[in-house]
Amino acid sequence: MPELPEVETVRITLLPLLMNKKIVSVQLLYDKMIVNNTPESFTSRLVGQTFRGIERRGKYLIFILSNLKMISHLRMEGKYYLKDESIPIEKHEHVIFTLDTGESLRYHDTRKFGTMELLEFNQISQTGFSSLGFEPFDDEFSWIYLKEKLAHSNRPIKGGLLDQSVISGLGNIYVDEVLYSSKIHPARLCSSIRDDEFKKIAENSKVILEKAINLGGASVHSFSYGDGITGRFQNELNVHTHADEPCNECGYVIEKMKVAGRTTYYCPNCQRM
DNA sequence: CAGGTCTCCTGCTAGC
DNA sequence: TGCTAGCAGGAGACCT
Repeated sequence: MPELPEVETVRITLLPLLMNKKIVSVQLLYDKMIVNNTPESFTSRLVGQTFRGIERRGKYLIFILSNLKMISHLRMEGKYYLKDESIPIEKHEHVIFTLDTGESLRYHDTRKFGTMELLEFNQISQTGFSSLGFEPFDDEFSWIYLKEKLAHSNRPIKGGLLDQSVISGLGNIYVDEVLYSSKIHPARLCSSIRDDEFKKIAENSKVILEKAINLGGASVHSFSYGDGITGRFQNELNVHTHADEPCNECGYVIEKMKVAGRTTYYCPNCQRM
């Protein structure tokens, strides 16, 4: 499942491949992934647009076009490939952007959970994109910001950190790793988190995401990159997917439990209630 | 408002 | 071997 580091890796990879290339036609093969627009309008407005940049906010990719922007969320398994337009369309390719170079940008998504939203430059998104909290790299982000957002919440801290309107970019993998590094049990209520613990969460979020970006993100479970790109951060994971293995810190066996509706990995010794 | 639960979708796995 | 039930999961809809 692509989280901030994986989406950033996609952005960096795709940018030089698409810059200044023009969309000459669009084939939409799965209508339900388009948000806040009809399929006909979505495809027709894109024709003639040129890629001028790609930005990222949290886990969202933002394709900057001539006079539109396209907000793309990969959810669990979304991938982009650049292929020669003559190559036959594969089973899970749902959107085909044919370019003026004879290539085509293909959006591939096995589970069809991804979304795309086309917006004017000054238009507000109808999705969670418009209510994203700061990401750990923002100047405005700090442990005090986190405390203000969470200290009065009775959710488990795991759920609080997964909430993109609180902190954007963390998903199931990285929340587990941040809480492990911060020595905080994932089921602890947000309201019980102390100042020194908020400090650790804020610091570790930044450090872990930075390290993951430098390693090209993590290729975990079903998510992998297209075009031969492989993330290496999965080798650095301490708890996520490591159930029944010894903790790197203390040797206790890593456990798995459901917290906030998500499969959660933690060390019962390092991360006490 | 806050928090919980269901839904979307498909491939994979456990169990018979 | 072949079948099915169950599971995974980000974000939005819906409910309490």
